[in-house]
Amino acid sequence: MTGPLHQRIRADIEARIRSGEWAPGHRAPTEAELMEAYGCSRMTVNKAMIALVEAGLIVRRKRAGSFVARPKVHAPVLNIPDIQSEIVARGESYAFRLLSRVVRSPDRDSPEEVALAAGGKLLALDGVHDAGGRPFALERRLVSLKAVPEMADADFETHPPGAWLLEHVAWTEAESRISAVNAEPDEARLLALDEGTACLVVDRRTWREGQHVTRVRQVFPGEAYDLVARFGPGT
Amino acid sequence: MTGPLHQRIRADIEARIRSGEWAPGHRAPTEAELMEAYGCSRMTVNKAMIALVEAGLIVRRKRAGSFVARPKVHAPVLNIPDIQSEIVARGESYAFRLLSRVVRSPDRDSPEEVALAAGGKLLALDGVHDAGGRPFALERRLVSLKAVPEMADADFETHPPGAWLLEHVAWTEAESRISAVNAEPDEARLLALDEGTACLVVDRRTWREGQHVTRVRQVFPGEAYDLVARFGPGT
DNA sequence: CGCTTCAATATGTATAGACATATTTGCGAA
DNA sequence: TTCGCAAATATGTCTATACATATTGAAGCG
Repeated sequence: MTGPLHQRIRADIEARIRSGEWAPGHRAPTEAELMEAYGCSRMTVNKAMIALVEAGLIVRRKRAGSFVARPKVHAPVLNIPDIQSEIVARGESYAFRLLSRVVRSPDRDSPEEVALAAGGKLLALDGVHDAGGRPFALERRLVSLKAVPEMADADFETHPPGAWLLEHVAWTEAESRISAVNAEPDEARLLALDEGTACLVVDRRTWREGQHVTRVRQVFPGEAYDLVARFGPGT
Repeated sequence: MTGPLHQRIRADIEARIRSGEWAPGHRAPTEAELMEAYGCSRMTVNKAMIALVEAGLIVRRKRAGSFVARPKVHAPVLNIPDIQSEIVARGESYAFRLLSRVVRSPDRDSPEEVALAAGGKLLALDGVHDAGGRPFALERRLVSLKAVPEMADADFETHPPGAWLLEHVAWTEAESRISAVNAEPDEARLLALDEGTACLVVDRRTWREGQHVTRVRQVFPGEAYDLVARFGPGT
């Protein structure tokens, strides 16, 4: 292992934990002992230990010492790329077809819509993402014009609103719900599927600085699309 | 904002980025400027900047400076708790029913199984997770006895193999594929669903130190289960 | 015997200085 | 003008030291 010393120390300890040599609960050497072992200063071993804490491999308690953490249930990082990049990365042609575009007031019976609108109007966009000339995903989106007034003037005939938002509203927070549904008749028609075919649904709400920006429901044909989540070493 | 100075610096800069005051590509102050601004040492501002780099908010280039990063497409953290904890956390009763348990050689026609077995035998476990007395998930699992020989002697009549593995094989890496399928006749029967009902499928492969440990396919009724993924500030 | 107090310990935070390294910029020579 | 080299710059790493803080364990007291 080359590179900075703090990385080497980190890697050494991580290897011992991942191999099982140090089981969960095992007490790791103190910073003083590691200083001795590696012949370096305390700040250096501290940097390595802090990194291990952030990686969730170590928990530290003052006076008591540093211990191998009890592994958490998998909390993998899920890759939800935007659909356009995903398709282009596969080498297929991409197109977006806008089905409808409406500016309207929120439905008073829907607390969800009222909260999203935040006193303003909503932009409702429905469209289809095509991959290689075939429908790939159905998208139904609501945007708060209060949060993103510039969006009222943008053209989404052929450009997906997701990409526009990514470009113009940076650093958002989001919550996604993933579920499975049987395709409704109209959904099936738009996706060129049989009615009832299992579809993967991603329902995502996005905020910026606490303000609700957009809510989108994307429907994918179940067999055409896999979400992949990885959890492991690397980083 | 109280607490350590490096956290305060980090929070100040993060706020400017998240608010959009500093757009992607904007050049952040140099460490020297921040030292001046906060009246502290360089190590302290460095710690704050490093944290921002790890959070993906800042990219740094020597000689050039520190810049607000171009936001990545959402890479949310997906919570895939183990099923037992999930059900217990909801306040429902939990039970595991083993359907079958077989020790066998890998299918030579399946490169996947051959790789998992790594020259040894496979333990095949099928079972149902019940929540509140009703079937909640179907599980079909293969375990490499080469990787986990102790598992041959464990009792899974009523204890789920996932929990056993979590306890006995710490610090694994995993890859999960999430998709949607229409329930097969036998799956529908075991889950008490109509044939063809949309189900969420989590297909997970797990390694330890590069060695393949287990592969599991879990089938959830589409409407009974939502995976929730969050991405945002907090950490 | 049980409770409180106090000191020892290991981590948490911060400083000031030093040298290394990558990259840009500008100057000077071909 | 262009190529190449050197200086300036900002980050990357590391040291040695200092004091703060939480927790544990043991001593001391009722």
